[in-house]
Amino acid sequence: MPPARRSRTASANPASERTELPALHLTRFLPYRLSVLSNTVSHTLAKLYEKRFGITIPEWRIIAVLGGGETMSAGEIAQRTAMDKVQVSRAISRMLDSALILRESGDTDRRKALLTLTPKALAIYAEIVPMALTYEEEVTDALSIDERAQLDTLLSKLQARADQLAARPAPAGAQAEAAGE
Amino acid sequence: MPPARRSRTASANPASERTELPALHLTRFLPYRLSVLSNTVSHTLAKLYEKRFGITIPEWRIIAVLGGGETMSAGEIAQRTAMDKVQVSRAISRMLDSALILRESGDTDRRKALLTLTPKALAIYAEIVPMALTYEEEVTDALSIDERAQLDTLLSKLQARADQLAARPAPAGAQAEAAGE
DNA sequence: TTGCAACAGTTTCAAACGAAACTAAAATGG
DNA sequence: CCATTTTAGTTTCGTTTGAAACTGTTGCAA
Repeated sequence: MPPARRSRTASANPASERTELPALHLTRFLPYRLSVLSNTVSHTLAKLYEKRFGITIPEWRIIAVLGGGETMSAGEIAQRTAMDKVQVSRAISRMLDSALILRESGDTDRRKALLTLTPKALAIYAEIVPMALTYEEEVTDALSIDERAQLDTLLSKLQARADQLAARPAPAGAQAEAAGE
Repeated sequence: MPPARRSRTASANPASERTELPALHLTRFLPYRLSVLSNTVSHTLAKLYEKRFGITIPEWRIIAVLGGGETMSAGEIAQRTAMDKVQVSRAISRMLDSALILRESGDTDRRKALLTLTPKALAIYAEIVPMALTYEEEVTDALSIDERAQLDTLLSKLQARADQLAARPAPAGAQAEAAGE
C-alpha cells in the first residue's frame, strides 16, 4: 500500500509548522466526494419524486423492487433495497396509509407479511421509472460510452472493497482479531 | 458490464402485462449505487472518528478545513465543506462546548465570527488525517493506478453535471420559468 | 438620517433516523 | 410436549436533520 499521498501542502500557514503533516483537502478526499455527489444526485431526484408523487426515497425504493408485480416480505425488501428493517417497516406503514401497498399475512408463516403494490402504486411506478431513468441518463450524459463502462466497474469494485472493510471488527485499538471474514 | 439498460424484465409476472415498461433494477441504478456506496464508506469512517475522538462527520469536516491553522467564518466553512449553514452552526456549537474551536467576533463585521481550531482540535487533526488517508487508501487499493485516475475524472464530471441539473428550476410540471439562474 | 433590502448565523418545529428494546411466531431440542 | 432460541417485524427513545422563521448587523438609497 504505497502512501503516495503527502502532497506537501505545508502551504503558507505561518501559525503551524508541524512536522510535514500530510495535508488533507476535502475536495480530493474520496469519502467526501462520494458523499457530496450522492447527496446532490439523491436530493435532486428526491425532489422530483416528492413534488410529483408525494413519496420519499425509501418509498420509491420499495416501489422499485415491487414494481414488477412481485410479492415479497419486508425482510426481502430490506435486503433488496439495502435499507434496514426499521426503515422498511416505517415506509411500509406510510404506504399502507396512502394505499400504495397491500399487506396480507402469510399462511405458512404468519410472521412474514406478503406485500404487494396496489394499482395506484403500480401507476406511480409506470410514471416514475421513465423519470428516474431520464434523470440517470441526463447525469451519465456527462460521460462517454467508455467512461460509463468504467464507472460501472469502478463502483462495483469500490463497493465490494468498502463492504469488506466495513465488515471487519474493530480496527481501532489493539484488537488482534482474526480477519476471518 | 456495459449499460445494456433496458433488460426487458417483462419476466414471469403474470399479473402485469404492461406495455414493455423499461424495468428499473435498483442495483444498476446510479443514484442508488452512489447512495449505498457513499453510506457504506461514510458510515465506516464515521465509526472510526466517533470511537476514537468522539466527533461527528460535520465536526470532522470542519476540523479538516480549519486544520491548516486558518481562520474563517461559518459561511466560508459551509461553502468549503458543502454543508449548509444550519449544519455548520450546530457543529460549531458542539465544538465550542467541547473546546475544539474558538470563536471571536469580527471587528469589521460583527456578523461574521472568526473561527479557529484550538490546540486540542489541532492535535485531533494530526491524528485523524493519517487515519482518514489510510482508510481512503484501503478503499482505493481495490483499484489499479489507471482506475484511480479514471475515478477522479468520472467523479468530477458527474459532480459537475449533477450540479448543473440540480440548479435548474423546476423541470416537473408545465412551469415555463426563465432559466435565468 | 431613516427605511429597507441583503446578509450571517441561530433557533424552532416537525419529520426522519438508528440502536436497542420489544412482541409475536416459528424452529429447535431435551 | 414444553422451554429456549431464532426469526420477522414493530415500537420506543433520544438524536439528527432540513426548511422556514427569526435575530441581529451591515449596506444601500431616498
